[in-house]
Amino acid sequence: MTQIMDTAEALFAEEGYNGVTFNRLAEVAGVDASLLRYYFGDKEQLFQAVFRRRGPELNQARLKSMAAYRESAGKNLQLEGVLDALVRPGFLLMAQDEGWRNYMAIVAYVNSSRGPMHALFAETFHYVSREFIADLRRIYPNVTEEEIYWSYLFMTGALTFSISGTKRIDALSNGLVSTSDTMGVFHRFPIAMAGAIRALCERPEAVRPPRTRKSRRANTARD
Amino acid sequence: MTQIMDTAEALFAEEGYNGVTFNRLAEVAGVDASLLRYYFGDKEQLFQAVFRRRGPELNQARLKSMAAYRESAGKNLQLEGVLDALVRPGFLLMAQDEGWRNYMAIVAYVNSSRGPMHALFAETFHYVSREFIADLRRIYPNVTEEEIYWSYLFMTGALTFSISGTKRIDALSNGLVSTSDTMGVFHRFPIAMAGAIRALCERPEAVRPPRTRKSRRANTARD
DNA sequence: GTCTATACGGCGATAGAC
DNA sequence: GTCTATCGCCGTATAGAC
Repeated sequence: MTQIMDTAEALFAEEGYNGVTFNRLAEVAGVDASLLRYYFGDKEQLFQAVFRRRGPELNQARLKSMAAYRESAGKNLQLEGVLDALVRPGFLLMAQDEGWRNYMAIVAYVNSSRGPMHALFAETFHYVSREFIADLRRIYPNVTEEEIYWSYLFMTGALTFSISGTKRIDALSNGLVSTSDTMGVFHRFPIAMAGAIRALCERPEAVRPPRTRKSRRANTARD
Repeated sequence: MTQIMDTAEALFAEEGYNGVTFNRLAEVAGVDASLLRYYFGDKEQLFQAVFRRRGPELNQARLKSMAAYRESAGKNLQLEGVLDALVRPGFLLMAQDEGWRNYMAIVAYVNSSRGPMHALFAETFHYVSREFIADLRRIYPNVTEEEIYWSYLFMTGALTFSISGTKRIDALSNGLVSTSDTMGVFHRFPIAMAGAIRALCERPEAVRPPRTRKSRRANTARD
């Protein structure tokens, strides 16, 4: 059962949802296709089962990690800290377990797809995204909502690509740098993305007009 | 002919390579499947034709834009400038043309995929990537190769996700921010990614030991 | 629970009429 | 160049024997 899902996970990670057939899935897993059906239903249900299997564990770890950082930082939240807290659990799991690497590739696949898989992704990940966005707001209470979401866009794009398991950078750099160097990615990700978010949110244009009554926010470029 | 490729482009952008069948492609394009074969060969050849159609135009525009920026900046290259020069042509094309938006989604799809499509992507885009990386080296001559490639990884990830045409941010932000606001993405992308690259490359650990013959390499991280 | 047999449709691909 | 006819295969899915 676990073995079947591991196999499905690996295949979906490698070839995407449409790249694998139900029968081949059964064949590679070494079970009869009918048996696979008996357990999981049709192909879509199997995919959903794979997608959902590790989601709660990852989310709980992330929420716990983020809460712990908030606790330790008190009023003094740092970008690097909230970013590290967000991605640490995932990268640590990826670093030690191939199943997790495959799972992350599937998450990246779904996140990069259009269409009906949106719902599946949202169901699992939107809550954590909102928690992270709430942290950004705490760090930048005077920055517009828009700029917070733009920041999130670039952050999540870089993250998605980093966990997708493509070997693009390996090829470009002739193996000097590889996304399979999970800890190398993990170490740099919060640094880079903190820089990106800072650059976006600390522009004068990113600041919203104060909602307080006595508007002292004069001379900014755009109010 | 052009019309056929536009249709194929739109379908591949929406559903990915494996999400579309050759017959449906013909049906939606309003031509007989045999005719489609007569023109393009099999499905893979059609996909390649679509992928290659706009590549040279985009690349030439990028190389020109990058050369123009180098020219204007002289010895004083800025991160924002090289980033802007790199992505400007693509975003401008996307902003005015749906075909280009579809094409970019396909590029993002291929870039996010594992497997044999690597070659197709590399053939078209590696050259420009190397040009961009060369610019990064000019800006940071003392930064390690590794750090340059890590910078490129996060940059290209954010870019890939930004052009992929998913509506994830639209959903998260309840429509406040949308990746279909091409100019909004374009405007912020160089700012954000310059911040990211700066954060990575201006750490002391990112600096490499000097390569001069009188190697004083000793104990300093910074030279 | 597990495997066999089988239905049916759609897929990619070819031959050939016009 | 364009369309019809048709092939064999593989896809998902079901019924039912053991």
